[in-house]
Amino acid sequence: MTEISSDVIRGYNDTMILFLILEAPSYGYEISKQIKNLSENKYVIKETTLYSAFSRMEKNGYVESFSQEAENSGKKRTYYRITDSGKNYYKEKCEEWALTKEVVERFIKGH
Amino acid sequence: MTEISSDVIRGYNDTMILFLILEAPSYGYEISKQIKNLSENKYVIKETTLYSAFSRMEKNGYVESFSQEAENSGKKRTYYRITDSGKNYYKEKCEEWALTKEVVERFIKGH
DNA sequence: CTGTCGTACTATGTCTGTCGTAGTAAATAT
DNA sequence: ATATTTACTACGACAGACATAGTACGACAG
Repeated sequence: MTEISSDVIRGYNDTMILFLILEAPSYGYEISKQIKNLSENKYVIKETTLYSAFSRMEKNGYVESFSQEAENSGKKRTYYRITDSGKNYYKEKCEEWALTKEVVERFIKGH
Repeated sequence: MTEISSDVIRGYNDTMILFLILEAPSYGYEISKQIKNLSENKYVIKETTLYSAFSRMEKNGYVESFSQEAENSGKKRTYYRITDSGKNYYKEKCEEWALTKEVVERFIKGH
């Protein structure tokens, strides 16, 4: 069975993460589980990839982080909230995806 | 207008190149023009990216190179021919694309 | 009460593919 | 005669993904 290689999906890691915080802030561990679930185990993002994506996106102003204790336990988590700039970036990536799909499929057989 | 960034298409450079030599061998300059044309100027592969893809794929056994003079002029070109292993790799990439598309689109809005 | 598992990260260094820049050289167009 | 197109090669830089390792806290089983 074919698996998704990271080189293929690499351009969409940021987009996938942003999608998952569009409605409400979230944090690393949760995001990684959601990516795994939403993709039906076809794609599992590596921890280091995920956290470095967060810090890169924060540097670029696409997300903002804040610390908050978990509801049940007193454990602290770093939550990330999408900014307006991040929403804009996400939107652009969605448009780019449509274009990319169109282009790539001209080079794919059995389509 | 949105342009395709190399980070997005990066996982498909090799696949696109292989597609263009499925039927007959070709060479760098020709391939680059074909990618530009087939994508309607939406994606232009960089020379260095293209030639390093060739040498990587040759090392991996996906293509074989041979030198040949151009029909009209006496100029020499390096042609690349796809191997059976390359055809197989291409086929796998096509299957992977279907999967990737499915997964990515779950994270894309307005779809 | 001890150890393992799940949660929630951080740090560091390596690797790969892309890219910027530059240079070569022959053929063709102006 | 000169500029542009064709057809590459060499080299170094960089960014994102990854492997590996380590920290720390809570829950839960034996």
